Amino acid sequence: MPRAGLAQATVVAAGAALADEIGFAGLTMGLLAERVGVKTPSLYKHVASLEALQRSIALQAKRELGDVLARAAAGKSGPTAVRAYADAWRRWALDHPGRYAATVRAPTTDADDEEDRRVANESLQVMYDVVAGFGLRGTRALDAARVLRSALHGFATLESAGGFGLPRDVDRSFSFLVDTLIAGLQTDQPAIPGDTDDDHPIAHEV
Amino acid sequence: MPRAGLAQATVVAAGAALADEIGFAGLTMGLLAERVGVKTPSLYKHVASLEALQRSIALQAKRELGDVLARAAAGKSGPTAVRAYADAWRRWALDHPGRYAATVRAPTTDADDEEDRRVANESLQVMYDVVAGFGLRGTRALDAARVLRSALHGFATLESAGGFGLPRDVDRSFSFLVDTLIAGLQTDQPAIPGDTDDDHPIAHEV
DNA sequence: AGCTTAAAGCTATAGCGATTAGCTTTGGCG
DNA sequence: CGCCAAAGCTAATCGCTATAGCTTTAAGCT
Repeated sequence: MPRAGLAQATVVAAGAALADEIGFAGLTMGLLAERVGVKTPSLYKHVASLEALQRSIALQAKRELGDVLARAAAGKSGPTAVRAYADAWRRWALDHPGRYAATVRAPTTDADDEEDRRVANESLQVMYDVVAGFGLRGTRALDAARVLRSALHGFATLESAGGFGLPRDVDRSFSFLVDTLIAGLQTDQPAIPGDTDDDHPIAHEV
Repeated sequence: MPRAGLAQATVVAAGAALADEIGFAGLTMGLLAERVGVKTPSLYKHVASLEALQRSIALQAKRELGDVLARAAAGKSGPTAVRAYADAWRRWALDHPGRYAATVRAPTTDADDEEDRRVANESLQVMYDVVAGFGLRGTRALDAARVLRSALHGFATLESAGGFGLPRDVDRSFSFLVDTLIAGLQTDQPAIPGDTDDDHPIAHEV
């Protein structure tokens, strides 16, 4: 029998593509094996387990989304940057529902934890740069990054899960969301005792 | 052998409690059976399937959360109402992670779809009332409700999944989120052609 | 060209979780 | 005090993860 010519990267990529089609939760070793033209147990020559496969897909997805977001925000600042960043986020989530779902998995305490953290940090840097356009620094920037992430993540999750009933108006609702965030971030908020103005005083993980 | 004295409601309640302890995704018929002191197949005398059990838990959870939110916002308006509503949302999600995860499941096209829709509509009404305090009506109210839901849902999901790295500051970040939303909703935004000012022109599902 | 050998596949198998079939026991009710 | 539907149970099936152990491919070396 001729070799299928698989490699770890091929399997992970196929898994990501399949997850986008049938949903991250519906991904099984059997379906993926069939997809790449091999019997189920053969997949274990390339990935350690379903769990490991899912982690690899998640890591790759985080990398891809991070790149897309960085490119979208490059060369822009303030509201323009936020809008571009937000649009790119939403589009990517809609275009890659399986991968997007994968990015939510909490980081494990495993080996590639390191790489995971690195990727997360890079994404975080981009987010910091975006909110920096509103004059936010230090812990305020952290808060703002969490605000941005929460809002975009919530919207993306609900939309891609079909949580909104009326597809027709979702575009405008998203614009409204982004405008609301921009307006809110532009409004001066009272400083809270304990706030710092240091740049990035806090490590990874928004 | 003495009867365990189960009823559909008992099983669903036990399932919800178990889901809160071990996670909605980790809920199995076997674990639930053990919990209620019965062998696995016996559960099928009370619930049609795991899928049905999950839907029942989701429905009950939506009802509970909706009640909590309605109570929290009762008698308040404007920013005060939003803060109370948001705090109640976050607290409930943190206190009932399994149930909260259950509420995300997309509504099915089944029999209790009806009941599901009714519960969703009641919750929507409360949300409309909350944003009405900002003078938003019609499609703008729909957009605002989606904004609120997305932001709160995103934050709750990330926090309860351990997505934020630094527990110490999460309280303040949440305040910042709510303040940002309030500030954003208070800022006048240009009307978009096609907006209506009718009250609730659109049915269920935010 | 032919040999060696690690990698890549495969079949067989174990084990777990959902679900169904069919038998048994319980306990409310006439 | 016996009837019978509901509630439990055991046995068995099916799909999915994972492991063990055998076979074949093909790359590299001579």
